[in-house]
Amino acid sequence: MPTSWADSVAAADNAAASGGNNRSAYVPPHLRNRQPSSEPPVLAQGGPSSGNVPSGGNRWGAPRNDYGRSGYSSGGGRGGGWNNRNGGWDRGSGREVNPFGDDEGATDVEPVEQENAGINFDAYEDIPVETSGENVPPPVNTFADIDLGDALNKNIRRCKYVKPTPVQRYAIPISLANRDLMACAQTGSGKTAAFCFPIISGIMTGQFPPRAPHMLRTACPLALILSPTRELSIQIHEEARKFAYQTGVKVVVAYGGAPINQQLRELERGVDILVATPGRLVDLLERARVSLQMIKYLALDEADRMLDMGFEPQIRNIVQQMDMPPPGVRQTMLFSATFPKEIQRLASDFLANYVFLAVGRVGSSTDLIVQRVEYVQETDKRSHLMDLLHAQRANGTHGKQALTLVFVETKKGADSLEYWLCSNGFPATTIHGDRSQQEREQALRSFKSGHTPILVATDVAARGLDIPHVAHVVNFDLPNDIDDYVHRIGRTGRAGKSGLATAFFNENNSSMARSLSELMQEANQEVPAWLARFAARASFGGKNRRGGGRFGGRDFRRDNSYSRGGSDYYGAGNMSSGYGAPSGGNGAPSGGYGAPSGGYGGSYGSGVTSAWD
DNA sequence: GCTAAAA
Repeated sequence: MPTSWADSVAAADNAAASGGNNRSAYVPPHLRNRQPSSEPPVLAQGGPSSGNVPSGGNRWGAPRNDYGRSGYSSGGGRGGGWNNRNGGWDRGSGREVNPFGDDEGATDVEPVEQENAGINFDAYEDIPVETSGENVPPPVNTFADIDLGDALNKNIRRCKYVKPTPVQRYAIPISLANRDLMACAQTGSGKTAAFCFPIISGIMTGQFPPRAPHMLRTACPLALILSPTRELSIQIHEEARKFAYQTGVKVVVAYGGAPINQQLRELERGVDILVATPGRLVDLLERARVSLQMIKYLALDEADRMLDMGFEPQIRNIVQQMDMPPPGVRQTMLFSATFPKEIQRLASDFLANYVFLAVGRVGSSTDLIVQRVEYVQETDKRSHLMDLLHAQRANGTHGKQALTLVFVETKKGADSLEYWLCSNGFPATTIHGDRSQQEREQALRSFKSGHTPILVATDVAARGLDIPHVAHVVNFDLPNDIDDYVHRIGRTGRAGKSGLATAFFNENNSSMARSLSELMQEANQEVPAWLARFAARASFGGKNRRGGGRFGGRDFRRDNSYSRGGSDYYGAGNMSSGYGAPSGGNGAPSGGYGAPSGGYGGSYGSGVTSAWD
């Protein structure tokens, strides 16, 4: 049984080797030759957790192995003797709309997009993976290696998922072991399923009190999934409904800009998993129509966005000021393609003894996306865009219309570009925060269907949205943050398919030159000579490319232990508190990142980011 | 300063 990080990697190696994919347990150079031998086995806290990923055989409804749970035994909320929450799980399933729209008495026969399911797994070979934390559960190679239960497995087959994507191979066992998780995985790699499967499975097999009677107007979900935009919440809800079909697990979505009454009615009918945007959730909490006291699972999608300046106070309010159980009692999972260190530091407030997971291609932005940068003066952008669109039209593809997503900086700019495109004969629509929710959803539908194959968008569409057939992402205005660039171009090249991203660059973007050219280099993209000159000239623009550069992110806890006595980037006092110190204080990487609760006292703060900027 | 998120 693995007792350290290094052992877990070894276990992963074996598992991978036996599965025929001997590159997936790639150990990056900076992690090789770490000797775990000086580490005492760290079993006191974690308990005999990681080795016991169930090997199938458990029937649905049979109690799952108690792997990894002992570490949380103090938590309560796990009281035995409750009725199974889903005791009457076939109640109402006759009325449940078939989200697949296929067989089995579907009342909703709208054909479903199957292209998503055709995941190109060849694109996922040879992917570097980094994990850290105590007793990291080993990855699995197939869905059959995990005991998710018959109902969930059936839905996985309905989704045409043949085998788990890399992030799913690693994240699902970690999550099934009831461990907190900070996961970094490239755009379009299947993160939603990675947190939904364990949540649904956990709710099905867990011993939870029955859903409150309909009379009670306060809904008490067991799981909360937060996301930064309404459309992303809608999308997560749609996916989660497929995964939860006929499992008895009820998924409800709540977001702003739409009438609240229908959402209230849905909540009254019972909810196990609530998918929400922060503003509407706060509203529901204030009205006492939702209580978080039963929350067992908390997932933040696009977690770095959720914890940046604009969102952080609201999230802190929801997670820390309401009635949600604390870290260690609930299970918390944070997912994103990007995870800046300063955000990791904030995020660790919400986590207990968590596993850090980074899964991604070298360079973190997938090299399935061909990235181009063109020097275009502000005044020439429109005609240049028109040239691109003309060329694309000339190359006309058969079958599905190729879609082009154009990102701009401002809402007004989006409107005016849309108007200009339309008046020049290009069928375009736009999505941004000044449009009504109806208009936003209509625009997205029209774009997805190919009816309006050009979508002009602000950053509202930058993250998470899974839009099949986006062939081209144009950064008409570059963002001011390289991470936003990564998310934007990630709207193409999804599910292992290729895509093209073109950026318009001029003097106004000089602060991005360095990070952009570094990112492109890491993704094996051709960097134009003029951009390299810009990058060399740029003084301190942009943000430092993350840590080792090989991953979309690195566990900031590692940096703490390795940063030359800990005084170069952070205050020395900060280093040894909370997460910083490995158990021996000798910089050994394995184990010992433990016991986060307390110990922080807000000791990080002002001075921390300055080293980067 | 921009974007997002409750009316």
